[in-house]
Amino acid sequence: MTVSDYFSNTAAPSSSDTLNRVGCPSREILDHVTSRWGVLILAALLERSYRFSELRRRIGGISEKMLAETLRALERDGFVHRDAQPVIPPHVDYSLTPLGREVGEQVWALTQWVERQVPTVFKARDAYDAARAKTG
Amino acid sequence: MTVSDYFSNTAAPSSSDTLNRVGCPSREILDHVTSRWGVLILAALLERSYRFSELRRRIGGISEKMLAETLRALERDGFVHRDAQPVIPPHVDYSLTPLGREVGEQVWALTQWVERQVPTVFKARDAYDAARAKTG
DNA sequence: CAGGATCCGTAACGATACTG
DNA sequence: CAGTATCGTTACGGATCCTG
Repeated sequence: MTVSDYFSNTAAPSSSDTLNRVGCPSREILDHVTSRWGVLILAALLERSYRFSELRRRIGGISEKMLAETLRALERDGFVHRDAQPVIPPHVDYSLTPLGREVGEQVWALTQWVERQVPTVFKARDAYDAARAKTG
Repeated sequence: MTVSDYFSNTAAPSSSDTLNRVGCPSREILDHVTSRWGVLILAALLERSYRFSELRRRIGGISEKMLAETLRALERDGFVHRDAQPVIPPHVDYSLTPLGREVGEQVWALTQWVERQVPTVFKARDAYDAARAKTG
């Protein structure tokens, strides 16, 4: 499937032949899994299942709000399974669904690829900045 | 390489063993290529090279500012090649570097995967919403 | 413990006007 | 044509307080 095929078959609010499909559902889903916290949550849950506060500590720096919101979005999309045991105090386990494991691994692969290219990217940035300093 | 290995070897401003490496360079690079406009620009340039305004029309709905900013970020990272011919009126071609083609294809693969799962995700959402309507 | 509700600041984004 | 500069808005994210 080509890029052109891909983007021409779905209704676009703006124009008919545009890459930018506003409000496109796949774009929204992609945002959930590639968002700042989405990536980290998927990565953590790729290790094992976690409880809410446990996950919060594991990730570090994430607010309760964002953890809850991102988890809910991922759960609603079918990537995360929420297992709430009706005990007091509450005990809730979060884990990846098979579908979630699939995306998680792909996002994770991309993350690793990017990480491997960091030195290369830095060299490119140095070259870019140097060229800019000269010509200005 | 495991998730744990991956996130434990870089300096983290907050804590030492956290998934969240604030200001992490790979995270910034990942943002550039998975951002709303980054994804679309990479997709377009996967087809062929484009001139600035041409690219703007091809993507649709992107402002000049965002196109310029995103292109500059991708160029600086070494993913996009900018060929400015010194003529009047200016003629500038944007294309992918080999490195850019690599990320582009990966991001594109992820986008396609997500697109294929849209029906599945929608079913999951329906189930989620239905369960919420009852208990919620 | 697991979250929901609320308030608030910032930074990202869009629209517009202008320039080489 | 290919941008840069500026400004106004908005939506995202963080901090805090509260509840079952």
